[in-house]
Amino acid sequence: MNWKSLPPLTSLRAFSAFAEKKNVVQAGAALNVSHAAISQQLRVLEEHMGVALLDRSGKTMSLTAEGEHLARALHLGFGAIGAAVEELVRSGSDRPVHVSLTSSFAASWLMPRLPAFRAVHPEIGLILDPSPELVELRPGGVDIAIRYGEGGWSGVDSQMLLRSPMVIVAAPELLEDKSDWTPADLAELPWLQEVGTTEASMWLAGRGAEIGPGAGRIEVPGNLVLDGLRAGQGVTITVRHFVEQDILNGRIVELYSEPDAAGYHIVTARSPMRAEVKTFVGWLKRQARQV
Amino acid sequence: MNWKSLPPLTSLRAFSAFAEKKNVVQAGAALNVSHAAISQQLRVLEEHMGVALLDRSGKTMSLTAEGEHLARALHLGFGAIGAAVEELVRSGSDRPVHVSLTSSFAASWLMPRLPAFRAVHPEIGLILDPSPELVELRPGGVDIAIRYGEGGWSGVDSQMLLRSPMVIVAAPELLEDKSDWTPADLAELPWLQEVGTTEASMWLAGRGAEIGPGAGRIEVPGNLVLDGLRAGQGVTITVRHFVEQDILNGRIVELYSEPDAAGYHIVTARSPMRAEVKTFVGWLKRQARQV
DNA sequence: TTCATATGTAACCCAGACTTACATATCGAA
DNA sequence: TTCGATATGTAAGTCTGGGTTACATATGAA
Repeated sequence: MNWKSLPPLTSLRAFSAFAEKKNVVQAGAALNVSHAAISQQLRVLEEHMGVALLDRSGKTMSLTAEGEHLARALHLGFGAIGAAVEELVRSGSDRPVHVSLTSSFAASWLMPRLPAFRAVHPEIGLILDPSPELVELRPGGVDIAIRYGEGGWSGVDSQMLLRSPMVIVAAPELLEDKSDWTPADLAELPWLQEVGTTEASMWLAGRGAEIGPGAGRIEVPGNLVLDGLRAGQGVTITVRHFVEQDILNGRIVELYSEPDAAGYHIVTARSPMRAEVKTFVGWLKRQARQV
Repeated sequence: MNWKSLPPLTSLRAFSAFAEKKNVVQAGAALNVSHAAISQQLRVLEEHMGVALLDRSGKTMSLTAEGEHLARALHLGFGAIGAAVEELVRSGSDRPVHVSLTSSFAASWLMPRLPAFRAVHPEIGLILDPSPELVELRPGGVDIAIRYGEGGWSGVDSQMLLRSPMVIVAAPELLEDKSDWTPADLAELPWLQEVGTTEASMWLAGRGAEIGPGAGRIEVPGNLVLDGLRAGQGVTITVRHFVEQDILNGRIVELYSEPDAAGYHIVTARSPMRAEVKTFVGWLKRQARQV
C-alpha cells in the first residue's frame, strides 16, 4: 500500500459523503460537521489530486466523470471498512457483561441498586458471578471483577470504587455486658465465616490468637453471614460499609477497625473495554459517589 | 454509510500499516511518522472499538483473530481507494501540458528557455499553441494561457509573470534623422502588424490618427514581426521586454511607451491544476524572477 | 426583482496527531 | 544472569489541519 501518495483521508471521506448526499449541507450533517467543512475538504481533495472531480457550474454541484469514478471506489472501500468495524463492534455487544464479585458485596451493595441500572440500560445484560477468589480476566470471559483490598495489583487495572475499612463486629446480645474484648477473648466466641474464605482466622492469627476449640467456627454461604451476625450467632469480620447502619443504631457493635486505605476496587484487564463494560463501570462509579 | 460510528480514519490507517509491516517502526516509516505515533493510534483504535485487536504479550505485537479480520477488510478497503486515486491521478499525468500563448512571447521568451525545462523535467511533455486570441481553458484541453494585459480577468485565475509596458518602436534607418514623431507622423510610415491582431491600429486610433493610405500595413506572421522591425521594414507596437537589448545598443529606437501596469500573465482555469501543470507554472515563475 | 437555496470564503480556534526524549520489556548470546 | 539489541510504551509539549462562525456570493424560480 502506497500511503504516502494518498490524499488526506478526511477529504476522501468528505467527498464520499458528498457523493452520497449530492449536497454539502447534508453531507456535513452525515459527518457531524458544518457545510463549510465539507466545502473546504472538497477543495483540498481536488487540489491534492489535480483532477476536476466536481462540476461547479450552476447552483448545485455535480460530479464529473472522474468524480463518479472515485465516488464508486470510495463507496466500496469505506463500505468494506465500515462493515468490518461494525461487525467486530457488535459481535461483542450482544454478550452480557460478566462481573465477578464477592457474594457479600453483591448482596449488600450491588443487588439493591441493580433495578436502577436495568431501568437506565435495559439493553445491557449482566452476569453476576459471586466467587471468593480472583478469577482470570480475559476477553470473552469475565469482563470486570470487584475485589476488596488496597489496589495496585500487578497485571491489571484497578480503581477504587468504595473506600471502607475492615471491622470486627458482633451483635450486643452475644457480647453481653463485657467490654474490652481482646483478640484472645474474641477467639473464644463463635465465629461466622463465609465458606471458602479465611479472613477471620487470618485476622486472629495476625494477633497471636486462634479460634478456640470450644467456640466453633460457623461456615455459612456468603449471603447469610450478615443475617447470622445480626441474629447474634457469632462474631465476624466484614467491611464496615455493609454494617454502618447497624452500628449507628446500636444493633451491631464495632470491636476492632483496620485503619488502612483499603476498599472495593473495580478490577479490569489491561485490554480495551467493550462499550457496554465501560457503561457499566461508569454507572458503578456514579453510584458509589452518590452514597 | 454510517460515518458517525466509524473510528478515526487515522487510527484505521495506522492499524492497516501495522498489519502490513508487523512492526510499529516500519509502519511509521510507511506513513512518514514516528513509531510513537503508530503506537498511540493503535491504542486509540482499540479503545474506540472496545475490541482487543492486538496481542501485546512478548516482545513483538501480533494481531488477534479480530485484528486479522479487521486488517483484511482494511487492506481491501484502502486498497480499492488507493487504486482509484492512483488511476485518476496518473490518467492525467501522461497527457502533455497544453500551453496557449502569443507567438511573440513564445519566440522571444519561452523558446530560448525551453531546453532548461526539458533538462529538469524530461518526463513532462509540452504542447505550445501559439494563437493570438484567448482560448477556452477547460479540463482536457488547454491547461494554461500566457496573455498580455493588466490582469484581473473574470472567470479565470491570473498571476503576473513578466511586467513590461507596450512600446512603439522602429529601426533608426526607417526614422532617418527626424525626431519628435507625433502619432500622426508615425501613421504615414509603414507598420508591421501580426496577422489577425489590431493593436497597432488601435493605438493610432486611440491617439486620433489612422494608418495613412500611402504608408501601408504589413501583416506578417507573429514570429516575423521582430525580424522585420530590426530590418527596418516598419514601425510596430510590442512589449518592451522583447526589444530591450536592441533599444540599449541603439539598433531600435523607442518612440512611445505606455506607462501602465501591464505585463504577461499566467492564466489558468478556476479548477484544480494537474501536478505537471503546477510544476510548469512554478518553473515559469522562477524563470521570470531570475531574468 | 426578490426570495430561497446552495455554495464559497475569511478568520480565527482547538483537539488531536505528532515529535522528542526517555522508560520499559523481552529475547538471545556470552 | 548479565548484557546488548530489539521492540514497544509513555510523558509532555508543540503545532497544524480540520473545524467553526459569520458573512458573502451565485443561481434559479416566482
